[in-house]
Amino acid sequence: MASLDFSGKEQLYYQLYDILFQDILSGAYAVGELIPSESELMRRYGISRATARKAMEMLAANGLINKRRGHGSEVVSNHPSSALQHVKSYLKKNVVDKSTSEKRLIDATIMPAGKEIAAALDTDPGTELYRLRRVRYSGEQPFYLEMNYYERSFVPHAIEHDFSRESLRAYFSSELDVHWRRAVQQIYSIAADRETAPLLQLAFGAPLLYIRRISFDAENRPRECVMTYYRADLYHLEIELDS
Amino acid sequence: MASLDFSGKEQLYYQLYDILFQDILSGAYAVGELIPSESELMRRYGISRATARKAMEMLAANGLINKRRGHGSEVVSNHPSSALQHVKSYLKKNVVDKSTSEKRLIDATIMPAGKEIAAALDTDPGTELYRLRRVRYSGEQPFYLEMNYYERSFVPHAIEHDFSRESLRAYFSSELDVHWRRAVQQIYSIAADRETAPLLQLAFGAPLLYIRRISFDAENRPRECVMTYYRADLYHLEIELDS
DNA sequence: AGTTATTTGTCCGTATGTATA
DNA sequence: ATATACATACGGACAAATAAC
Repeated sequence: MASLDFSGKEQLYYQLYDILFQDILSGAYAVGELIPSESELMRRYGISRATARKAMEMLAANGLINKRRGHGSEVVSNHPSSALQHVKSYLKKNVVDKSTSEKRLIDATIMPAGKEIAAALDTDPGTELYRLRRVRYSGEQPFYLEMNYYERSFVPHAIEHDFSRESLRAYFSSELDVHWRRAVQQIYSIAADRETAPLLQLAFGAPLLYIRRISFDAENRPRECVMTYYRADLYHLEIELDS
Repeated sequence: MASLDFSGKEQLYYQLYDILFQDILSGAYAVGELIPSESELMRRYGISRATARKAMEMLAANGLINKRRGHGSEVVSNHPSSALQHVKSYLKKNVVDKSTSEKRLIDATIMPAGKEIAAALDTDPGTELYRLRRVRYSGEQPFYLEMNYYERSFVPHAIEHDFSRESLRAYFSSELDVHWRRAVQQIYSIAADRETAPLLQLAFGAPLLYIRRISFDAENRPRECVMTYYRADLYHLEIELDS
């Protein structure tokens, strides 16, 4: 078995990454199998945990393995992805703003699904939903209103979290291990209604950029519906298209 | 200044990542500036170096900062691209419409470039432009207003064509041999102004979906600027994001 | 040109928590 | 319950690149 060169010419984690990389491409570790654990690699190559981890994190970042806590690291691909993605879509502020911003919780409730959300989440009207309403502020200036909808059964312990302080992203990736596969966004221009206008400190009828996003998990099931109302004087959407 | 929650509910590195992420998006750290060093973050938040590093590595992985040994970590972007990269975008009608539609020419003029269009087409204010204004109708019902701008020198014989009947696309590909390489679209929600509203048979202040598209030719020079004002009650934009 | 302080890069050891089998 | 495996977080040490003096 190959051993590492400790002379310092090449980083240890990179040497190990390269060994594992080649072993996966050559089929020494087949797709579906587990590669050696971190502690096994420590013993085998005489390195520290951090070094073994870094090599494995690089493999995961390149999409070759899937790390699972308590289980191991499974080979999921034997051809590294090299595709360059040029197409981007992002929200842009119309004005520069130097102050820091924060999300404030309006409410977090359990409620029955209406017709629209039921259709979006591919469930039945009346199904219990978890709804989060938050407003992003910069100081006392409201920026946008965001409403997140999930099936209650999908986010069992969500009600116990304080998502005004905690990140939803972290909750999904760490606690629920959800990975989004695709999403559909619908972008509308609307006028602020009597309920939304005061929340954003706008006059009734002021223009809003309304974006509805439905996100699908790895099994292609709709899991999240987010409706965001952006103050049109502060935000626009930008899309870059490459041919 | 915000401090971290050490209760263990949310990972420290993620809390720090989120703080820095928001500070970059809000412009508290502007593009070109350096974010605080690892040791500064350790002091400021009372965390270890590994934790500060992990947060910064996430920012770098998302393309927001550029780390340079011996120098610091420079903000290079304030608009993170969505984790989902492949984008397909469609303009969709909100209502089904069975009747036939047609584009009617409002006017075709030569005019000097204003500041905005000059910047979009990377030319100087006052440059002679060819402007086409058309409205798509279905019967007597107007759907959207479209304004096309080109440098006059780029479309020498355009003024002799009747683009209410002839296709612009055909003119560019057959007569001018232009091939579009990429385009940037900006999507805004606006209220109809006093000039646009009557053209679309709307009340002043009615919401419009305003899309500005700048198209670049094979040499990556901006050649076309199209501004389209869609009646918000009739159109929305749909975007699919794939991983 | 050389020294020094700063900043990030690499690597080690250790401890504890959490998910899985 | 127990053992295994990965996740998070702490501490320390030295190296290499950069910039300022």
